[in-house]
Amino acid sequence: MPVKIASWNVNSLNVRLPHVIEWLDAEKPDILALQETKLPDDRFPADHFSELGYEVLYSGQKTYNGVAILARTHYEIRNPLTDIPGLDDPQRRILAADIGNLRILNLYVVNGQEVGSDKFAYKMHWLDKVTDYVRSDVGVYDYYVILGDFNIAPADEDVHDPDMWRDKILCSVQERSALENIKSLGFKDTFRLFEQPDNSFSWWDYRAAGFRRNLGLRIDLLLANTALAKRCTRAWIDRTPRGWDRPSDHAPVIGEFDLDNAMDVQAR
DNA sequence: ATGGTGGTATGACCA
Repeated sequence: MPVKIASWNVNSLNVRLPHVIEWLDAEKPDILALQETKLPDDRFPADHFSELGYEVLYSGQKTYNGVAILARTHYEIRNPLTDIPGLDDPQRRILAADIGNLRILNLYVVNGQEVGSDKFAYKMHWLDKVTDYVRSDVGVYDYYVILGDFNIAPADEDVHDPDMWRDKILCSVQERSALENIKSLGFKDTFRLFEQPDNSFSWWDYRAAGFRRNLGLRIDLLLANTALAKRCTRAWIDRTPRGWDRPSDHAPVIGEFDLDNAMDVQAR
């Protein structure tokens, strides 16, 4: 069996817990990274996930942000990290951990609101510090995955209307360049390792019937370092939960990896 | 159409 790794911005785990439980039961990922849990740690529903056979790690706050990692309990989660050097940030957007000889870095990248705004400057600074951290960390591990809501559409093919979105937030040259800086450290966008349908997106605005009309962006990514990318056997976006009642505005993104031996060595 | 929806919290924010 391959190892299945997924990422999903749930836009409030409080509201979306039934969706996450149903999706875990259907897809049975080995590892699931969540973003926008919007829950302080003392309200994280860890018991619900342990009942389903998942160990959890979380870094949350009230109202905004919040990230978590779920991993099947036969894997041991080690070396958790919530803050990186040079970024003194109360916003809970970063969660890293080791599973076996795999490093997982779960990111809820800053949205940025509008190119040129204060929040955009924060986004670019935040990305710069995360890139520095990855540069310092990537050589330590055999396998390294960076996944999450990047709030950046890598290229025009990831945008439903590239001309309308040209140089807008999530699509600007500066943001795409920052993503390239991360990828230049040796990472592949696993989704693009395979032939994919045109107009494949992971986020659709709640407004203007974005999902029904497939007016979306692909901003949720699963980046794998070269060694891990070589073991990637499949990558896709599961649009199903986006069609459920009261959905998140994001769909889960998933990668499958031929990692059995690498993970088994370290599994407890 | 310069809006629209949704979550949090119950005011405006954030997306």
